[in-house]
Amino acid sequence: MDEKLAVRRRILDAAAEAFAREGFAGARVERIARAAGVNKAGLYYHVGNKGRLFEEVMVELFSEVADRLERAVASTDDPLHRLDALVHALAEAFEDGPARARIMLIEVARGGVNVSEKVMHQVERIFQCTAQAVRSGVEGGRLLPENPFFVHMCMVGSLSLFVLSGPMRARVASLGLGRKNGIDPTAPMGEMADFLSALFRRGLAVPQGKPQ
Amino acid sequence: MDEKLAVRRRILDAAAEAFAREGFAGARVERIARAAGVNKAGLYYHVGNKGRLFEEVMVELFSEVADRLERAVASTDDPLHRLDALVHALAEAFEDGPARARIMLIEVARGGVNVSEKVMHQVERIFQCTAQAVRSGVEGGRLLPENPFFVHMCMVGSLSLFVLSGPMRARVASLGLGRKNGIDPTAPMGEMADFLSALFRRGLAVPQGKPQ
Amino acid sequence: MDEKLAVRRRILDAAAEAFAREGFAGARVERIARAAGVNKAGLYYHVGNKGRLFEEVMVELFSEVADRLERAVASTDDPLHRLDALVHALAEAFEDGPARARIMLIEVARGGVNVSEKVMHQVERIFQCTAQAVRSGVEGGRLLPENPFFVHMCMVGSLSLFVLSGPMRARVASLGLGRKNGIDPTAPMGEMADFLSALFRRGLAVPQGKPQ
Amino acid sequence: MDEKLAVRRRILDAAAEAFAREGFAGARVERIARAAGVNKAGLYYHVGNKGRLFEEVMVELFSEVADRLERAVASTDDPLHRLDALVHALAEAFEDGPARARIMLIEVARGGVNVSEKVMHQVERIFQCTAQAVRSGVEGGRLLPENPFFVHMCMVGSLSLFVLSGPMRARVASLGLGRKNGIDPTAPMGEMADFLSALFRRGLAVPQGKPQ
DNA sequence: AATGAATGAGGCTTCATTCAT
DNA sequence: CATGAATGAAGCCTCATTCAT
Repeated sequence: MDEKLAVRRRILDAAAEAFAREGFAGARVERIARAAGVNKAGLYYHVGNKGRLFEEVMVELFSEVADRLERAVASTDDPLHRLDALVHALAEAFEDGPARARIMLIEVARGGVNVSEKVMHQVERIFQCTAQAVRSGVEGGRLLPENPFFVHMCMVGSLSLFVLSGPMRARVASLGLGRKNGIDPTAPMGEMADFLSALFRRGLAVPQGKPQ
Repeated sequence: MDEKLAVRRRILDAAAEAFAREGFAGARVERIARAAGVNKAGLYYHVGNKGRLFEEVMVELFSEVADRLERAVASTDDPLHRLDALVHALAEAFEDGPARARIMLIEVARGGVNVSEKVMHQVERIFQCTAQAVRSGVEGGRLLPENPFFVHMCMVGSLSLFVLSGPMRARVASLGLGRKNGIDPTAPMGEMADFLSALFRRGLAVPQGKPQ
Repeated sequence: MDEKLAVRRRILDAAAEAFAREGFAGARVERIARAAGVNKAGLYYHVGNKGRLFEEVMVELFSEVADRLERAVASTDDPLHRLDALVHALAEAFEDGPARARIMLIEVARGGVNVSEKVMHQVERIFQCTAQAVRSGVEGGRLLPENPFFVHMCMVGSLSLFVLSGPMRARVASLGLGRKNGIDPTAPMGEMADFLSALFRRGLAVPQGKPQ
Repeated sequence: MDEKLAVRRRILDAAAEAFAREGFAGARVERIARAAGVNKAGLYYHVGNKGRLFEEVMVELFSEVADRLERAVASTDDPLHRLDALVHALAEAFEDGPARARIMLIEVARGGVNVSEKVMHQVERIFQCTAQAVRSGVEGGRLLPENPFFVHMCMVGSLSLFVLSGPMRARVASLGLGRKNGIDPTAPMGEMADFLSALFRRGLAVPQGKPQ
C-alpha cells in the first residue's frame, strides 16, 4: 500500500509537468500515464478522470506554496524581513518546481473557471501571507500604507514571469538576440529575488528620518 | 474589399478572445468561426489553419503592445517619467484588450515553443523599451544600476497578473471572501499602475542629495 | 468563341492529366482549374461538375484511341499486318498521351461503375478492331482459331502495363535495382510493340507448310 | 490474442477490397472499418492511419504473389514448363483474390508514388521469376532471346486486364452488346491462362529443327 | 491491481459546389 | 464571362473513458 502511494505520487508529478507544459486541454492522459510508468486505465484506477487529476494537482501545488509562505511569515516579526522572506520563499518554491508557477498562471489566466473552492482557499492562504506582512508593517509605522493586494500582485507576478520566461530566454539566447540587447538569459532566480526584495525595501519602507 | 478586411478583423478578434480564455489547445475553431459570424470553412478561407490563426493573433498582439511602449518611451527624456509612461502605457494596453495579457502569458508559460521568430522580434522590441529607459537613467546617474531585465519582469509580470486575476477576484468577491480578507476585487487597473510607478520611483531612483 | 473552345481544351487536358495521376477521387477540381489557367468557378461554367468533367475526358480518350485503331485496321487487308498495325497504333496512342493508358486502366479497374453508355460504346469500337482482325484472319485460314477477346486482352494489357510502369521503372533504376537484375528502365515503347507484334506473328499465325 | 490477429485480418481484407474498388483516395476509412466489423477508432488502434493501412495491404498482396510465383519457378526445370507454371500461378493468384490485380494495377498506374521500398522489393521478386525463367531458357537454347522484361509485361498485363475487365464484361453482357459482338463475358480465367501459355510456347520457343 | 481492446464524441481540415458581383 | 467569397457535407484522426479479463 506504500507502493500505491508511490504510484499516485508519480502520476501527480507527471500530470503537473504535463499540465504546466501544455495546459489542461493540451495535456494528454495517455502521455501522463506513460510518463508515470502506468497504463492509461491504471491512471483512472489510481486517480480518476482528467478533471479530478487536474484538481488534485492544483490543490497540492497551491497548498505547498501556501505552506512555504506561511512558514516564511512566521519566521520573523520584522515587516521588511518578512517581505524579504516571502519573496525568497516564493522564489525557492518556483525554483524547486517550475511547473508550479506555470500551472498557477495558466489557471489564473483561464479565470479560474475550473478551479474548485478547495483551491480557492489555498489561493487565499497565499494572499493572506503578503497581506499580513504588509498590514503589520503599516500598523507598526514601518511600511508605507500601500494596498497589500498590489504588493502581492507585484511579488507573485514578477517571480512567476521570471520562471516562465526561462525557456523563452533560452530561445532568445539561441537566436543570438540576447547578447546584442543586454538580456542575460542565464540570470539566476536568486538575483531576481534579491532585486525584488531590494525594490520592496526601498520602495515600501517608511523613510527613516534621522532623529534630529 | 473593405468587408474582407472586416471579416478578417472579426475572426482575429474572436480568436484572440478564445485563445486567451482557453489556450491554444483548448480553443475550438468552430466556436471562433461562429463568434466571428463566419462558417468554419470560411475561417479557413480567410486565415488558414489553426496554427496560422494563432500566429497572426500573436504577432498582432505583441506588435501592438510594442508600438504603444515605444511611443511611451519616445514621449519624454526623463528616466523616471519614462518608467512611469511605460507602466501606464502597458496598463492601458492591457485594459483596452485584456486578452493581450492572457495570451502573452499563456504563450510565455508554454515556453514559447510555438512562437515564430516574427513574434520573438516583437517580444524583443517590448523588452528594449524598458531596457532603454533604465539604461539611459543609469548612465545619466538618475537611476540605481539595476538589471533592466529584472525591472522588465517586474513591470510586465505585475500588470499581467493583475489583469489575469480579474475574473478570479470577481469570484473571490462572489464567494464573500474578499471583504473578510482585505482583497478589493474592484481595484481599478489605474491604481495598480500608480502603485507600480511609485514603487519604481522610490525603489529605483538615485536618492537626491540636496546640493550643498 | 474560338477562345471558348481553347479554354475547354485546356481544361480537358488538365483534367486528363489529373485523373490519370490521382484517380477520380484523388483529383482536385481546384488544381485542375488552376492547371488550365481558369478559376474554379470558371471550370464549372465551361464544363460542369466533376463527374461531367470525368465523363468528357473518358469519352474523348476512348474515342481517340478507337479512331486510331480503326484507321489501323483499315490500312491493310493482311491479318498479320493488321495485328501489327493495331499493336503499333495502340502503342503510339499511348506514347502520345500516357494519360490515356492510365485513365483507361484505372477506370476498368474500378469496374466501370461510373462509365456511361457513351463510353461503353467506344470501348466496344476498340474491341471490334481486334476482333475483326482476328476473325478475318481465322476465316481466311491465316490465323489459328483463338478467341479474339483473349488476343485483345493481351494486346491492351501488355501495352498499358508497359506505359504505366514507366515511373516505377524509373524508380527501380534510381534504387539501383535495375542494373543488377536485368530490368532496362529505359526500354522504348517501340521495342515493346515490336516484341508483341512478333509474339503474335509467331504465336497466332497458322504455320506455313512449305509448298512441296 | 488469436482474436487480435483475426481482427487485423478482417481489417486488411476489407481494406484490400476497398482500395481495389475505389483507389487510395476514394476508399473511406469508415467504410473499411465497418466492413471489418470494427469501430473507426478500432481500426486506428489495430493498424494505424490510412497510409499505413495501404502500405500493409500492398506488402501483403505483392509478397503473396511473389511467393506463389517463386514456387512455380521452383516446380520445374524446363523453361517452357516454367513459363506455363508462371502464367497459371499468376492466374490463380488473381482468381483467388481479384483485389490483388486491381490494387497492383492502380498503384502502378499512379506511378508507384506512394509505394515504399519494401513493396518495391516484392515487385522485384515478382519480376525476377519471369526473368529467371526466360534467361535460363535462352541460355539453354530453348527460348528465343527476347527481353525478359517484355515477357513479364505481357504476362502480367494480360492477366491483370482480364481480371479487371470482369465487371465491365458483365456490364457489356447486361447491355446486350457481348452476344452481338463476339465478346464472351463469361470466359473463365483458366482459358485466358491457357491462351497465354500457348502463345508463349509458340511465340517464344526456339523452333525444333528435326534432328538430322 | 493491471492492461489490451473498444468506442462515442468531437476536433481539424478539405472539398465540391454555388452565388453575388 | 470571370472571380472572390461562402458553405454544407464529409473525411481523417484523436482522445477521454470504459470494460472484460
